Amino acid sequence: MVTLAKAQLDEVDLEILAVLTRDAEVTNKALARGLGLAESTCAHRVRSLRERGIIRDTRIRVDEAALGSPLQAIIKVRLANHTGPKVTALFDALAGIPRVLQVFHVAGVDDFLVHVAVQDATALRDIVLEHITVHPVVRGTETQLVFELRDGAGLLAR
Amino acid sequence: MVTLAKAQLDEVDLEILAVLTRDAEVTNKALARGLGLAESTCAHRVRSLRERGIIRDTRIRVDEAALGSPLQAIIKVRLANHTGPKVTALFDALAGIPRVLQVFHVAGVDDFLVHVAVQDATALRDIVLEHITVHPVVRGTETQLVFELRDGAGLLAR
DNA sequence: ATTGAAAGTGAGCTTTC
DNA sequence: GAAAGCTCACTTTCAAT
Repeated sequence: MVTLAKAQLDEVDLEILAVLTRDAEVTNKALARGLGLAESTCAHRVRSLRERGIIRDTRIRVDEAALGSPLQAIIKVRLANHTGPKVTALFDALAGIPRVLQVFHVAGVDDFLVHVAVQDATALRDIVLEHITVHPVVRGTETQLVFELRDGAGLLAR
Repeated sequence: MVTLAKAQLDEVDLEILAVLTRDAEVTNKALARGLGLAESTCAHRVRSLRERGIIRDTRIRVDEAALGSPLQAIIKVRLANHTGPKVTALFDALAGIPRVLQVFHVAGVDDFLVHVAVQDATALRDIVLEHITVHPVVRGTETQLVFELRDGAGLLAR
């Protein structure tokens, strides 16, 4: 990841990002019209944003519940010791567990926050017992059920 | 959101979702070829997945650092009391704060986990003090810096 | 740097097997 | 569910302001 170039974004760029962050399927034509730009100009700006790495990629978001995993949780993971290589190896292992959506490596009381979506409580327990606490470096875990998850206003809120 | 229809997904659907979850920009043609399907069949499948709500939407992912917010954190929020309406109102308020990426409403020691991306430590402090602890229902917060955030294997790992 | 116009490509639709 | 052909619209490229 060589994305050290200073942002250098103007108002138009920010507006483009704001739209695409909510819906990446808008056509270039519609995007241009919405922002009062020529289509060629708009397409050029978007391509530039991609080339500069401001836009990293675009992905679909799936309905976890419809996919059979209606139960979400955050599993806090605390380590016994914090020797570098072992921590990195655990990070990799956690991110590779099926049904894991995100893994936060954090500084503080906990070391990792593992966000999972599972079928039921049994599957949740299996992940904790079979995939997490099995690692010797893991001192303990604490699981919090997720009632609801919302998107925030984000970086582009005016 | 009326997405109660049982999933009813076969192997092909899952493979389509797996690809689009990593890169939603693949053309229908390339997707079809990659999975050994006719283009018409592939297009039909994808449309069906959208109509059924399995695919919720598609979004770009931006480089937060390039956008001037290189510092991420998780702010744990604990409440004094848990009366329904106030909790919901706070949820709305948290999700509406600029620079907030996600808000988890969880069951457990904490009530909310607020994921933010900010410019520096000062901006982080300002969010906590000016936007979170100002609410009377908030009993306390605890902030954890995010060293690194990784995508997990997800729901479609075989 | 933005614009307008022309050319290449993919998506969406219908029919057919 | 798969294949073929058709139309339309979009992206891209280029020359010009």
